[in-house]
Amino acid sequence: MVDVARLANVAPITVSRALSHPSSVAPETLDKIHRVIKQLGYVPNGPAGSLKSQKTQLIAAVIPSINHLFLTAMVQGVSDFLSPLGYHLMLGTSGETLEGEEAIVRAFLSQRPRALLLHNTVHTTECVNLIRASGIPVIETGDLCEQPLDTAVGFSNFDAAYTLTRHLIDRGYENIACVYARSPHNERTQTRIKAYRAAVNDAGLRSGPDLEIATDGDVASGAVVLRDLIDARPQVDAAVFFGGNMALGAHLECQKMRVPIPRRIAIVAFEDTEIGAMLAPAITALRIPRYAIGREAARVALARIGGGSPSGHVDVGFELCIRETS
Amino acid sequence: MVDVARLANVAPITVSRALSHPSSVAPETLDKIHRVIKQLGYVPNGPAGSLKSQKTQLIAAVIPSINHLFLTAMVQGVSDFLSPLGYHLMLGTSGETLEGEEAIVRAFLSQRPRALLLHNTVHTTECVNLIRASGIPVIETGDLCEQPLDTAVGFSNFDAAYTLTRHLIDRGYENIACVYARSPHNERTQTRIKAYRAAVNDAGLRSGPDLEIATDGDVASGAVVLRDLIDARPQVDAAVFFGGNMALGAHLECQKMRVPIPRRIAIVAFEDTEIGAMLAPAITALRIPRYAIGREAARVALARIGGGSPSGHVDVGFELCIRETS
DNA sequence: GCGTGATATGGTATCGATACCATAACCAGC
DNA sequence: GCTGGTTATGGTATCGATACCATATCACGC
Repeated sequence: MVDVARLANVAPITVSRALSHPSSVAPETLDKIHRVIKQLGYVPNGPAGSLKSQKTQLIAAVIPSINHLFLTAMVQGVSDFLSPLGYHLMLGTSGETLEGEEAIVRAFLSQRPRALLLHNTVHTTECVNLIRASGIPVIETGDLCEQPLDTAVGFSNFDAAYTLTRHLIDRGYENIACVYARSPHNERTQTRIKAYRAAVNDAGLRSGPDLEIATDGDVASGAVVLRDLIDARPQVDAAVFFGGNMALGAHLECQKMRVPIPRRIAIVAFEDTEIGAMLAPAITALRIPRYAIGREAARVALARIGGGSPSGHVDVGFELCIRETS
Repeated sequence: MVDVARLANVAPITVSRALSHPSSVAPETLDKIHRVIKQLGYVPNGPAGSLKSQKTQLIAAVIPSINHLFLTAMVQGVSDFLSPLGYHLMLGTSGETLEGEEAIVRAFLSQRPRALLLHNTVHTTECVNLIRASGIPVIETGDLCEQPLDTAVGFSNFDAAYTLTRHLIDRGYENIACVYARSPHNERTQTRIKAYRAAVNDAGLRSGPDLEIATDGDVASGAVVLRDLIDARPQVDAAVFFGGNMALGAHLECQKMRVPIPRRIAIVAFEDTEIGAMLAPAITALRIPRYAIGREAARVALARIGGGSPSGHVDVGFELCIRETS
């Protein structure tokens, strides 16, 4: 930067201003500086600036896994919102464990991000302490929990799962199973199961452990589960899948076994997928504005950085797409 | 850090060493320092350390889009490899344009990442200059190109597309169309199309613009294209889809139209998908070790940081999964 | 007993940008 | 013509950690 300043016949501070607060520099000076910058191929040293100003351009996001459609759509929303504003996304995964989250949060905080995005609402106390002590805004996107650390952005998993189950009840199904991906630390899944139970019990229908099936979250598992339901639990006439891939697997298995949907068994999915909507019969599913969650989370984060106060909840809602499998 | 040093009765530099080079500090001193760190809740200031040492813990990755199975699997591989070693992933998207790439690369370089991962092998000259001037290793993952800037990790798009097309030829298909996602700046797609043409021409079969169909990359487009092929180009007896989702859409449309696969038309996909493998008939597809590409890219990047020399090419290969649609 | 080398620790300068305060230049208005 | 306010620019100290070199301590061998 001193080289740029020398060649442009200005003080280093003016170069700094030209890059950070261009409006406070005279147009012709600005022009001259930019020419020299281009000529020298000067690239500012972020860490140096961050040290003095105590401000980085980093936004940290911790998600359970990168390899999931829901999460990547959300991250895309975050990225699209941040980039044009000069912020950079630092992305890490917790592996869906609280310890993993704490480790990555600790590591990230040492980079002094301006805000933290967590796709999770349950944290170790140590993790909460770290975050609190850092003083940066935290946006939680997993669920609209009761007591967000700062601000929660997303939808209510309880309401969504309740709505989905209630839809089956309204259609007259009476033996409704729920299928979820095994994942001990996933509070969101637990919330969905609770909502399923509440809906079933509120309607006076039977719930029970034999109707709650844990499996892996992939397509193949969905197929296995469905076959098992048909073979071993013939009274089940509908199933709620808390995962789009499992529902797809179940659907394909039905076709293979020539089990008519929804006559023999109804299928609904928590996550809408492009394929699910195109299959015959098309899968009834919840459409969740995943991209919008990311975008809003980023928007709220920047608002908080800019001095706004915590918003509590930002509910992006969800939509039940009733199709042909229910 | 000075507070920690004071409370532990050591000099700041010793605290620094305790965190960065623990082996050079006496065990009991280390212990004492760690206790004080925990007690104070001290979190190191990354930017400050980076300024003096001229070394960050950041690895920058630029991908066309976050919302794509291939890319996210790769990024997961990168992340899984980097995190345990104390490096952080800075992720950005180019939007599949060269200008977008240049912009994000410029922004990222100012953060002084230790290495740069680009899922692309064609760059603006300005972008190349920036990278060269930065002096950091660059790993290109899009394609095993002729002249990588530094090191290329991945597979040969040409060989893969040639193999896929050749497979159809070997099976006796004679009017082979190719379907690709419209994306003007995507060199990888162009390479695949060239390979398709080469395979077709090498076999003495006809190629031509009417057999090369540009569309969007999603499931719905695949369906539209297939319907169009059946209706308007009845002589076409096989189609290569350069995208897994398009192949899925085509497959579903065939079922809907009761077009027998592969008797009336064969379908092969460049990308293998879990669904495609489970459909009946199961889709013949290329299996590409996406996760391994990310992991290897990260491995090579760190090796280069550690002083290793450019490896030129790291070929992770691909595998043709012959199933029932060809 | 004393030199030698290994190990552990400290003092000081410094990385490159920016905050803070100062100053210079200029213009409007009475 | 001078004051007061606005705009543009500069000097200096400083952010928090680490590199470099120096020094202290100790074990060991002859």
